[in-house]
Amino acid sequence: MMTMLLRRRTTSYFRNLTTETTTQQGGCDKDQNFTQILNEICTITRTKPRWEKTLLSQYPFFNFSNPNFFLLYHNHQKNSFLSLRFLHWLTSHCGFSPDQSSCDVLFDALVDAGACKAAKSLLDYPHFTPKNASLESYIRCLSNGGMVEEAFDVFVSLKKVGFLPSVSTFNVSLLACLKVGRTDLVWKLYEHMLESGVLASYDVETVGYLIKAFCAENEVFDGYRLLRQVLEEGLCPDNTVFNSLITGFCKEGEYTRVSEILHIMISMKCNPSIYTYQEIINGLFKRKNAEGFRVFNDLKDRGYFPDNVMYTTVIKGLCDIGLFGEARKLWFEMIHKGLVPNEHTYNVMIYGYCKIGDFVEARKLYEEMCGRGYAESVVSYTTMISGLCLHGKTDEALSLFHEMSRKGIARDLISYNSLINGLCQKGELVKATDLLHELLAQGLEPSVSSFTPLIKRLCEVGDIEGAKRLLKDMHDRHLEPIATTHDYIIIGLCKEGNLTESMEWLLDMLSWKLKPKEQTFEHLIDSLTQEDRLDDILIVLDLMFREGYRLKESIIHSLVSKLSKENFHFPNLLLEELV
DNA sequence: GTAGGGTTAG
Repeated sequence: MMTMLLRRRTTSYFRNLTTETTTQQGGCDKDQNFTQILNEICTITRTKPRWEKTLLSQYPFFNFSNPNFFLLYHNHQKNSFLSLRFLHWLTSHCGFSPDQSSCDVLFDALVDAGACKAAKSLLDYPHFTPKNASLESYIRCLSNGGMVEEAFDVFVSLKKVGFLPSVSTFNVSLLACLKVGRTDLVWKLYEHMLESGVLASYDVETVGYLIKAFCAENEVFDGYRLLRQVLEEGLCPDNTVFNSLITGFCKEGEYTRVSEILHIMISMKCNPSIYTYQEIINGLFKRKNAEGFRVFNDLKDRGYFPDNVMYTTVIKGLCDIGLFGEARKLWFEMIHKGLVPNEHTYNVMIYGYCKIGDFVEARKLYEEMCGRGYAESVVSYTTMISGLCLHGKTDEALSLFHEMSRKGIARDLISYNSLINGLCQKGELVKATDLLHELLAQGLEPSVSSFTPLIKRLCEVGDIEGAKRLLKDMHDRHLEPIATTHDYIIIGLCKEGNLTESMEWLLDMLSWKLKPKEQTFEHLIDSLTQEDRLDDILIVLDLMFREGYRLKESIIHSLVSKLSKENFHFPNLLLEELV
């Protein structure tokens, strides 16, 4: 019954549209004929990839440009993307100009489908002015699609016509701006909110986004101040807002603030999640002390059940700070609690065993891991390779490296870099250089760490020219050497007796705002002393003091005896330093 | 959304 009614409704539209077609077709029933054509056109546009070429030739007398026909097509097709494509075709081939209602319907359908770019293309139609409510939905659509700049522009144009979107629409956009890192737009939008008067009082969601924007801009304390303000109003932001503040304060090493926030959370019954603690423990372990371990134990005492991820993080942290025994205890503890180690957990534990040089146990764990069905990977291999290198076992590391290619495990940049580093430390420069070439031949893009150990070693063995060649190679690849790489070159030049160039390099380094190591100054002063280059010594000493270094007593002695032998007049600056 | 391999120098 319903379908009958619908059909009747639809066919009544057709009556006006099909005169041309039906006169061509003679005695056919008009309505049926039109429905048939509509169906056929819909099918063709739905199924034929290049329907644009066939439509006009197949229906030469059909009146495509009637706006009602487009609406019928859209309703029948129920596919806003196809309708848009059809609309573009009608416009360019049939001189069709869509009316307001067609555009309205299609625009809303596209926005509902989340197709912000498609919806945007409709705005180019000259006579189309979307309804304000449609534009508000469009803002949400743009925001969800990450097109925050466009969304902002729509806010601005709505403001011009005096239409005020809801707080919730503003919030959707604020979140979107945060996600794409546009805190500048967060502030602009907020200003807009304030001016418009949309905020009758505090909106806790809005405030949460502002706090996150502060954190993203490393203005954590401002975020914290805002938090306190909103708490005084009796409102409490969600967990993620607290987490952002905690992450921010961890980054700044402000652990008293971190613990303040934790207390606030607990007092507001906004219980810190496992993620919150993860942030804290991670942050604490980066300080290379046992503070993170203490927080972890404290948590367990308070009845928290750490998950696999947290155990893995803490085990890794403990290995890093040299508390391997504690790491091992945790490994057994987690297994005892029924948590099954996964490849991440295995890997940190293997890393720990490698670090202390227990390769027998490392191997055992490795095999256990494989036995449990975890695939051997470039990560697990690299862990073992760098572990072996750490203990000078470069031959074994190399054989593992070859084993990888036999097993078809692709070697990546990090695996090459680990081995290059290990070989350089062992003094195996030729093999290390070969690896660099192999890395390049594989089509991998080298990183700073691919070059650093090689340059260091070349300087140590006195091949400054070779080191400079690699530096140039880095430069050509737009790779910025770390500061110490320059230290090696300067010391290398000293050892070569090339003191003038060494000093020049030192001056360059300072002009690049890089801090040379104390040792570098000492080497240079020592070499200059031996060559009796007193004026240069004074220059270098001055630079050294400016960097905040002081002279070691042994160097003072040799300097003083040298300078007095030369009957040298001590400048005040130097005297002050020496006394 | 969270966790695993290389990167200074000691």
